[in-house]
Amino acid sequence: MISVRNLAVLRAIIEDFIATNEPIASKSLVERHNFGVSSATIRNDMATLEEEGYLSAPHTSSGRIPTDKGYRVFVDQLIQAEAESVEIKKSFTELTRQFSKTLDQLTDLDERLETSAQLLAKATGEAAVIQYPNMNTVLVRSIEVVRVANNRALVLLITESERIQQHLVIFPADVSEELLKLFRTKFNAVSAGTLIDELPAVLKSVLDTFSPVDKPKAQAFLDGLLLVLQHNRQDKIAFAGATNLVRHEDQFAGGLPSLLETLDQQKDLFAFLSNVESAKPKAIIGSENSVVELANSSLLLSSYQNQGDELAKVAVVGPTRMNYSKNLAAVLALAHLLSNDSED
Amino acid sequence: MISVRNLAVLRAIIEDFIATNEPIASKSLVERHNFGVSSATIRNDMATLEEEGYLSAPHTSSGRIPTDKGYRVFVDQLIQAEAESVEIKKSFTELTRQFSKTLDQLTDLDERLETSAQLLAKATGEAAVIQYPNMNTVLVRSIEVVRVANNRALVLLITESERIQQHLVIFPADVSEELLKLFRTKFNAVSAGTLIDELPAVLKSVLDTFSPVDKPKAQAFLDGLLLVLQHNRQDKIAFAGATNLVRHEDQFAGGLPSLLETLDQQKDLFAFLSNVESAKPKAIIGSENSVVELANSSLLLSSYQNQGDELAKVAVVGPTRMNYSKNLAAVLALAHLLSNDSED
DNA sequence: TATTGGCACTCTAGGGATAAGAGTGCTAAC
DNA sequence: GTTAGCACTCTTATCCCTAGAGTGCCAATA
Repeated sequence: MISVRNLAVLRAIIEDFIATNEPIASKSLVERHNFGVSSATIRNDMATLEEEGYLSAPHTSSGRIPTDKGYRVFVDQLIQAEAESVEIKKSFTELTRQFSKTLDQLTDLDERLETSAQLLAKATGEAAVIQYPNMNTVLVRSIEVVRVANNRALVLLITESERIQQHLVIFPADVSEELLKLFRTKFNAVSAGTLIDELPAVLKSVLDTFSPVDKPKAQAFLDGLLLVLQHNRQDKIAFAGATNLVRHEDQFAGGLPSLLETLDQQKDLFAFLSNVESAKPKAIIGSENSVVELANSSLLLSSYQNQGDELAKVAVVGPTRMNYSKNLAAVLALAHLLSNDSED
Repeated sequence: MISVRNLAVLRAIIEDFIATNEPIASKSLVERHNFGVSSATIRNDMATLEEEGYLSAPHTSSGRIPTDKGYRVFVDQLIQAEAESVEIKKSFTELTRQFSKTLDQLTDLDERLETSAQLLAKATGEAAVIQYPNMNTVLVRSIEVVRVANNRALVLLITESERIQQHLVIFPADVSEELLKLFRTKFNAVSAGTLIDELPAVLKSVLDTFSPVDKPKAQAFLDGLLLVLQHNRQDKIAFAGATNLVRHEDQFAGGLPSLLETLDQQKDLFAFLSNVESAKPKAIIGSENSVVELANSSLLLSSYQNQGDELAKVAVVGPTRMNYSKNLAAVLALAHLLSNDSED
């Protein structure tokens, strides 16, 4: 049976191990923590914890290191106590302040998320992944056109969540300012207020209302809009902090290159993040991970909601022995900021 | 004195060393290449080359490896012969074909350069850096506005080189469609045809022509435009392929982390690239590099010109023993594609 | 004069062997 | 339940040794 002190010992071992990256010996434990018992007693506790699978020993006569199962109970406690923990709360507010100082100035989504990933990577000292919010269930507010040259125009799609995406359309022949206006009016008429998901079908219906002369141009216009939509559908992520992973390379037994490659495979990663259902913060520790390359890493993630868009994920990727407490605060702070668009 | 065969030997050693990453022995050289002389003769050549500083030996009784000076003459030959080399030419056309397949579909500059960096990284197996073209000396074509909400509008700046940059402006109060049109007309009147460099001064002159009621809004509009300009002035680069550097980590004696950090310091890198004056392809090998962290790496770079914009650089970063021949072809192919905007 | 075979010499990489030290597990006493 | 004490285990560092790869040089050769 696991006693209260057993858990305290486990916690202490994990903390020390995260700090030192060395197997933890019973003697050094009693030196660093006030258990009020001798190292022999601690050794007994360690034996119990090892029997239950929370600890393992690199070899018979060495200190103990946490197993994935050990981290699990540690992190569960952490997430459970998150709301009350003074330490996390303090770190959370401090990081929120710090992040918002940079983020508040950024309105462009790309820039915002890219910068967010960099901030998170810097704050945690690990790699950061941020999923772009999917806007399939968002309503279209309007379609706009800006003429760039005689045969080129920028087509913009603006959603109710005020995300703006654009594409430069090159027409097969010159188009007049008036024709562009007509495009704008006609396509806007059918699309304003519809779901992004339904937009392609709706847009196509307009095509036949144009004269044979204008139709190829309208087609080009339509293609531009469809490209914008396709672009949105692409599973995109913002990633930063690869450098940090290199710094503690030794921790990734499976080989850092394959890990980095996996992280480069944006689509897979996106799918993986999407499959994590909960909106609450969550940790995926080492072997719990279904992706083989991540078996020596942990993911710490939370969700955010960019205005009217669907839920998307913010995550930190690092070695299993990452600083969960610090990183949890950072992930929560960033998710919070990305959710509350401050300029409302 | 350096004989013709001396140079052939140097070349062979460099090629073998690039391929194997092992010190090259005289015996293995005569086995792999047809010099028509014995290994003892090659040993004499190697001794000469070492005396002249083109080779060095890790220790007395080991094979030879090229010095930076050795690479230098090798690469100089390569660049000189670039136009005639069948090998490079073939690789060049093949890569051009391959790159353009992906790039031709991309009109957005960000996307284009980001993808270019990825393509280059993949083709070379090294890291790739692409400098954003600076548009300070480009003329303004027009300023456009798109209304997004009652108090928000997207401000767009379009240059004669058809680069489009935008910023979302949030007004202190609601603005009518008419007022936005007025902004557009007035600011356009003074700025169309001026140099980007001169734009800030020119724009400010318009501000006083607005009524006290509209002035704060005009100020917000102006601030948005200035932000666009500032954004352009930012020394930005596209970077890809950090993963590749990790794969041959052992080659970076100075430590990979510090190298990656240097590459992360975008501004420094930008300044560094800008200081390289020539428009021709150029290699900077190991210790020739003024940046300490790059002392164990080589840069292979060329220039491109995005339509009317100023010259910018394309570069590959890798270990000194990178495959210069292959990588040169790739850099040239990409620079070529980025220069000839295909949709003219 | 350039090339070559031959051989001594140098240096590295790898494989025991050994010793020191860190840490546990267990037992017997409290 | 806790503890001191001690035997036992395993790692790590160091030293030593050997095999082998490769050179440098010399004397012979064309």
